Amino acid sequence: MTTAYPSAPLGSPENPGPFHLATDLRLACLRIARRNRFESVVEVAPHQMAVLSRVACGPASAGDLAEWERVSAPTMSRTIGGLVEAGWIERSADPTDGRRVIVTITDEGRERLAETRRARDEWMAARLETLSEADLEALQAALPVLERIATS
Amino acid sequence: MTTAYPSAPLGSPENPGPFHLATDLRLACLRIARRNRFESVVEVAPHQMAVLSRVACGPASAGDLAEWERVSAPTMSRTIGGLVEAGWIERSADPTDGRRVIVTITDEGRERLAETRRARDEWMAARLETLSEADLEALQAALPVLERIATS
DNA sequence: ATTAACTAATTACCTGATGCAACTATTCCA
DNA sequence: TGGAATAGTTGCATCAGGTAATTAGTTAAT
Repeated sequence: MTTAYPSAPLGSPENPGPFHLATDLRLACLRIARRNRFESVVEVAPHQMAVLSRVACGPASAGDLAEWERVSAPTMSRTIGGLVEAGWIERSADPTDGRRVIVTITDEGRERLAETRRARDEWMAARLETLSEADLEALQAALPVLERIATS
Repeated sequence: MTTAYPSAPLGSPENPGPFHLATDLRLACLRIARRNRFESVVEVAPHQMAVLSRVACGPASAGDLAEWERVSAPTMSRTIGGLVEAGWIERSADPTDGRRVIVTITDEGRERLAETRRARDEWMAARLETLSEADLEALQAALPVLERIATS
């Protein structure tokens, strides 16, 4: 490792136009998400984590999960298979529709999910600890806006 | 699609303890990054995009890129191969060390990168357009803090 | 009531990204 | 100068992803 990287171009001179805030915010979120994923030690694969999170909100059918996660039905079927094999979720038949498969989280799955979230929260909490009170207030104020962007 | 999902648990009752802000901020960034990736139409694969972005900051060796992207040397070698084949980067020998390969972005690569960034910026800009002046100011104020978290 | 059309999930098969191990070429150092 | 270390590539296996085909169950039309 000898070559030094300049940091990627954020806003200002290299990126004029109406996109300053959009670009910078997008990149900041991307990098935070990326580092959080890379730097928290986690044994659950991202696609498994996504499904586990959804199922933790309540039982769901395989098709619903596929739609939410934007993957094909076969892919979701296999992801579910892996999570079942790990003991983190359970398959059961839908009593009102024999074609459908209802997926439910297990206690073990809940535990693993909590562990994983804790690891990732700890990464973020460690970052927050280095910030001033004013910085934290700025984040706190922006948070509802970020959540609206995330879910709009 | 029949089963309705409750939104995933953010902060408050279900997640007590010292992690409120860390959890919520982490999830918001994760979801924004995720939606941005899914919902902007882009022909460049994520791992290619990452490398292209780095190389746009200046020439780099394969090993440097592997380290930055946290990927093995063979994987980076193949990613570089794909980008070279697409005409977006070029390989050249390091004049000071015959073992090393220096990767440089091409004009075509720069163009493709700009297009991709534009698509993603547009997604974010569309979100920002729905916000109030006060919301935008809150984001603007939080941005430097987010960038510090992203790069700390 | 029976059959045709549709839907949900899975299986089969292929592609592509990844890592480890092995290999080649080059450089460094003793 | 020759052995150790380093940079990159190739071989092989693994795993997530997609499309096509299959199976099982539901709905609708006659």
